[in-house]
Amino acid sequence: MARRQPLRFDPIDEASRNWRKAGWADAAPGMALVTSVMRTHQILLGKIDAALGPMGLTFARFEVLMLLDFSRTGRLPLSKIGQRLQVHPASVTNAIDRLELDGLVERIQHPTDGRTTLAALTDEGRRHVREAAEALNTTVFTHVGLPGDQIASVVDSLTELRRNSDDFVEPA
Amino acid sequence: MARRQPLRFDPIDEASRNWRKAGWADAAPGMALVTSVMRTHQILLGKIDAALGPMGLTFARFEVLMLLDFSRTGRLPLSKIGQRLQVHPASVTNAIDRLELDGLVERIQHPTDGRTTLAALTDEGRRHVREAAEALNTTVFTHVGLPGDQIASVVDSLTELRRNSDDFVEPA
DNA sequence: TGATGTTAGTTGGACGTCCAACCAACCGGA
DNA sequence: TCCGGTTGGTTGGACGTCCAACTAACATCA
Repeated sequence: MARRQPLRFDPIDEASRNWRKAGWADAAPGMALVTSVMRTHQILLGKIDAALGPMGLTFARFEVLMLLDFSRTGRLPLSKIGQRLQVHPASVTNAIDRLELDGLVERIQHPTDGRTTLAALTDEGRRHVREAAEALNTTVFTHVGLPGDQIASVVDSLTELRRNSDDFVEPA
Repeated sequence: MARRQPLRFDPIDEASRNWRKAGWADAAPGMALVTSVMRTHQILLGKIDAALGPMGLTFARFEVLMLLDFSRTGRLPLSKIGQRLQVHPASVTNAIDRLELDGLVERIQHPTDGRTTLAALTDEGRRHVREAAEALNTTVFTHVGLPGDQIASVVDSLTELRRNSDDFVEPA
């Protein structure tokens, strides 16, 4: 069924040339950065979902499970999950709905605050997420397609970009 | 209505520590890279769609219009669009449907090949995309939140990552 | 010429994201 | 004490992505 074949040139490089040709040379680097991030996101997400798909997970749900697994008690308020993963409350509701349907997580009433709902990892969920993490580590994270020093450099730069975008603030 | 407030720490840095603590030190850098790209994608897409929203566009549709605008004749087969933007044929159909509804693009029969459909930029579409490009250039691309040298470095690294992921191949 | 295979595009469904609107519960000041 | 403002979560709608299935139309080869 004809795997989508690669281009014979770099589309982002081509776009940069077009941008300069249009007289937007000063915006070209930013455009290239944005487009690179978009495309890389797409590639990585594809690999990840391919790795998680067979075990019925997606990256979004994996992140939720991982967060719960790393938490002290294995349960967190939905609002906390949204803050940590930086996603909209509606996205959390959606993810928890599906995880709950699969029996990987349970919704529990908060003991004192009647507004908040806790998501609690089930035993099944804990087993599942560990397995998924191993799969991702071996099939994706350890071969990202970049030498270690470049990985560190990119992460550092993107961290600065995120900080400059008010993604987080240093702890004073 | 309480803009979502930033975290007081870097969640990716925290995730890296957790990864190492779990005994996955060798996968931690890759995990950090992937997560950084995901989050940066989300931030940038948010800024872009905020800039384009007022003029009724999204980044996906903007890219289609831009590609047509840069093309020699202002018209391209849908399949070509999908290849260039590296998206699924169904995504192209979707984008063209909406652009056509807004009168920015028209579907035209290919003169010789009865299978292919051409997307043709309308005058309105050409005006619109130029305006959108100016908006993006000034509000997003020229202030990406990173100094120029770092932008170039990140783009270079991501280009290599894409090449290593068969995103494109050098022209021999 | 006719069977077979490939390519182009559409459709429907599954998921993800976001926003706006809405309800319930908590909280703080008059 | 009670009223108004905040916070937590859900719901419905708009969009984007992908995949699988399906129809046309072109191409190839016996």
